[in-house]
Amino acid sequence: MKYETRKDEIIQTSAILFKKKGYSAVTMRDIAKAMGIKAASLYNHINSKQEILSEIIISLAEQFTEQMKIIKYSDDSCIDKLKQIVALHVGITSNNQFGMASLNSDWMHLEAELDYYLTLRKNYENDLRSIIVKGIQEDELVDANPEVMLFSMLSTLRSLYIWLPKKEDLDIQQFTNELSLLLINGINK
Amino acid sequence: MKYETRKDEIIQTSAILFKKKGYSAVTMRDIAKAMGIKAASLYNHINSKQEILSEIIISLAEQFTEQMKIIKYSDDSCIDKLKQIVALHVGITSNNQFGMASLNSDWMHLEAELDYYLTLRKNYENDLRSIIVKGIQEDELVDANPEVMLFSMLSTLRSLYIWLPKKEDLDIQQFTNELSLLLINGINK
DNA sequence: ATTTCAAACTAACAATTGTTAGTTTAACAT
DNA sequence: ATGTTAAACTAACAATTGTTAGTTTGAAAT
Repeated sequence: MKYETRKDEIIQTSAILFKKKGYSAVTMRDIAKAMGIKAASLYNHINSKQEILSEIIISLAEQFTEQMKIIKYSDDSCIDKLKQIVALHVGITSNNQFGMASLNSDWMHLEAELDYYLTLRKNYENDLRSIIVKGIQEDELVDANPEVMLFSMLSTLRSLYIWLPKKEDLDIQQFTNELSLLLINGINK
Repeated sequence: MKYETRKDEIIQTSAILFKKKGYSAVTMRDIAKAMGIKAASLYNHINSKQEILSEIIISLAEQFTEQMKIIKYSDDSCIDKLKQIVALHVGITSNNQFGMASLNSDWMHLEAELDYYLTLRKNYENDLRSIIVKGIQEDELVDANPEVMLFSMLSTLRSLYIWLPKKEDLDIQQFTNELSLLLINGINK
C-alpha cells in the first residue's frame, strides 16, 4: 500500500499541490479533485485545512530537531558535525521534497502551532550557530563572521527541496559528499 | 517625496504585504487598508492585482538580466565575475527587500508574463553556469560538479532577502566582501 | 466663478472560499 | 438477514474574493 491511512494520503496529496502554488492558493476542492472525491468528503478524515498544513510542517520540524540533538551531543569534530548536518538535510529533503516546500514557504500560515514551530526553528539555528562558533574557537574553521557562515550554509540546505527533484538520477550519497566539500572548502582552486 | 506616483506607492505597499503572507493570501482590501483608502480606489491607478505582482517581479528580473549582460561580456577573471555577481545580488536585494520576496516566492502566480519571467531566469542561470564552467576549465575553480556549485551559490544569493533585513546595522560593502570570500574559499581553515 | 480632473468614495456583482448537516453506499461481522 | 461502520455523497451556508459602475470630493487652472 502506498499510504498508511486515508488521512496520510490527503496530507501527501496536499503537499504536492502546496509546493506548486503555495498553501493559500490551493483550495479544499483542489485537494479533493486530486484524490477523485468531493471536498466535503475530506472532512471525514481531517478537521480543517489548517490541520493538513500543521501535520506537514510540524512532523518535519520535529525530525530536524530530533536529529540535531543527536549530532550536537556527539563528540565528533565540528567539521564532522557540519557534514552530518548536510547529510541530515539531504536525507530528509530527498524523502520529503513536497513537505519541505511547505516548511520553507508556508510556515507563516500556521496558526495554533506557529509559536511552537518558531521555537523549534530558533533552537535549530542556535544549535548550528554554536557548532560554527566552537569550530572557529578551536581553529577548525576560518575566523570569519559566523553569522555569514550560518546564513550561507542554511540558505543552501533550505533550498535543497527546489533542486534535488530536478536531479532525479542523482546518487544521494555522492551528492552529500560533493555538497559538504563545497561548503567546507569553497570553489577556489 | 517617498514615492514617484500613487501607482508606485501601491506597488511598494503591496510588496511589503506580499512578503509577510504571500501574494495569494493578500487581498485588495488588505492593500487598500494599508494605504488608508478603499479597495475600489486602487483601480484608479492599477488594472488588476496581477498587474501589481508583475510590476514587482518583472522589473527586478530585468535589472538582474541587464547587469548580468555587463558582467558576462567583461574580460575580468571568472573569480572576479563571481564577486561582481555577489555584489549584484546584495545590491539589488538591499534596495528591494520586499520585492525580492515576491520574485523568489510568488513568481508562479504570474500569468501573462510567466513565460517571459521563466526565460529571463533560465538565461540568468545559464550565464552563471557558463562562468563557473569556464572557471573550472581555466583552472581558476576547483574541479567539482558545476551544477552543485551553481545550486549552492544561487541558493545563498536568492535567500539574501530573508537575511539582510535582520542585520539592519550592516555595512553592505563589508558584507559583500565577507560573503564573496566565504563562497569562494569555504569555511575550512 | 467655473471647469477640469485626479483620486477618492458607496454599493453592488458573481464567483469562490472553508466548512457543516444530513444522507447514501457498500463492504464486513454478527 | 441484520447491524455496523468507514467513507463517500448532495446541498447548502456565510464570508470573502477581485472587480465594476456610477458618484462625490477638492484642489488647481482658466
